[in-house]
Amino acid sequence: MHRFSKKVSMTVVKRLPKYYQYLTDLQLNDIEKISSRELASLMGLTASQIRQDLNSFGGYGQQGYGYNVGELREAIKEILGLDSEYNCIIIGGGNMGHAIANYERFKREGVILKGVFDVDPLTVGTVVGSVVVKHMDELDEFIKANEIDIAILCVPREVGQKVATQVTDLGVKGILNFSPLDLTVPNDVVVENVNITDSLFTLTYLLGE
Amino acid sequence: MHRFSKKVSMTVVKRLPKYYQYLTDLQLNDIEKISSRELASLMGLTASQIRQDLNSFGGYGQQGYGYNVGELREAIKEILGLDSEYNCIIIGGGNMGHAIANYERFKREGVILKGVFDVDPLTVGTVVGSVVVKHMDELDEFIKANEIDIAILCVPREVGQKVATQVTDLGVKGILNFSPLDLTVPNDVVVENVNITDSLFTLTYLLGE
DNA sequence: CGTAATTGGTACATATTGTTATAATTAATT
DNA sequence: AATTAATTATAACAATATGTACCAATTACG
Repeated sequence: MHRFSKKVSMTVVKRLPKYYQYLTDLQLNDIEKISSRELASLMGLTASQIRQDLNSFGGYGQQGYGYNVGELREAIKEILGLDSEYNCIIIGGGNMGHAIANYERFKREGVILKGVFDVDPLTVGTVVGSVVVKHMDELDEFIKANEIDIAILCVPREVGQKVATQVTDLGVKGILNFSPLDLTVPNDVVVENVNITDSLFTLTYLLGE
Repeated sequence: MHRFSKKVSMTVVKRLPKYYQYLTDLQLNDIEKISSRELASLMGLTASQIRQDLNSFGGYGQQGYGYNVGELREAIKEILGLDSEYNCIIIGGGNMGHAIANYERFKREGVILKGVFDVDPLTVGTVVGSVVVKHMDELDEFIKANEIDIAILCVPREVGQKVATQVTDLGVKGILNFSPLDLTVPNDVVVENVNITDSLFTLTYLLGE
């Protein structure tokens, strides 16, 4: 759990995964140190903003030197909660569920796929990612038995809210929501939406500008 | 092309697809009129903000009456550019490409899937969505011949920039980017990113708060 | 030890959002 | 037809949030 003196705004939080990505790349290229100015040029931000962003979590840089890539990456990894492991399930074994299940990156960062669920008899029993798809009837039992932290929703709009309510009732505290609707969940549950339709429409808007 | 007196901020633009979604739902439920107060309660915004948002594009409401759902929906549809049609291609016929290709919503809103491309010999020739997957070797010819407006990138990180450059060189002006990297494109090209890894990391961050 | 580089933090500027108030307009009621 | 209630459009303002500029303090390094 975080204990930062300053409260951090959502816009800053949304930049953290980007920092993490760039720092990971730098480390892979054996770059040991980087200045805010260099990182800014790389990421298309201002050096000032980067220093401000990073400093809201703590003084990871060294004056006159810059930032140690490895240390900063580890720090951000921890801030993002990626030093812990998470058990996750995918609900909806269609193409989108399939796609997510095969994201190697998830496992590499400690998000472990424990199960995939669907209602379609043709899908149940097939292998998706590393697991065999189970029927939704088994969901309640499974979540209780496996301490699931995150549910990834890839279900049709019509059943999205129902499924969200079901999993949060069972104690799931995080939802990555690919279903194109706004979910209503308890206060202690966090939802991150990936709304592909909205993204497409934003694109068509921008095309007309 | 838009001709609005006021310039509209990106935060407002990002809300437009939401308005469109809610208005579409209202219309499906045969609701003919709605006040800013009612819509605000539905969407979790303030009435004032809704009036301000909508008014930045024109006076679609009627004093003493509210907004006509059908008219407002049509207006937003046009603002979003969804009164035109767009030819699109998907690059990368893996699970993600598959998932997008089967989104019925895209076609319904005038975004027509013209082709799917991949390099994998096992994927080329299979049917994805409504089309047969072609080899990337045919991409250049195809884009020229079919006036492609939008390219949907579902390729691995390593080749994302290369493909983006290729399609923009051929005149594609919009990219919906599912590949987890930041693309560099010409000024007149618009990119909308859907970064699933970033979304997951935002979720793990929020879980630790 | 001196110089150049660089952060941390503060102050400032800009953008966004929310609130309040009011005139204009419409619908509903009597 | 007149009155009342509802509601938007618009402006002004306040409160936040976000981004930028600056500079003292610190460090690296020759």
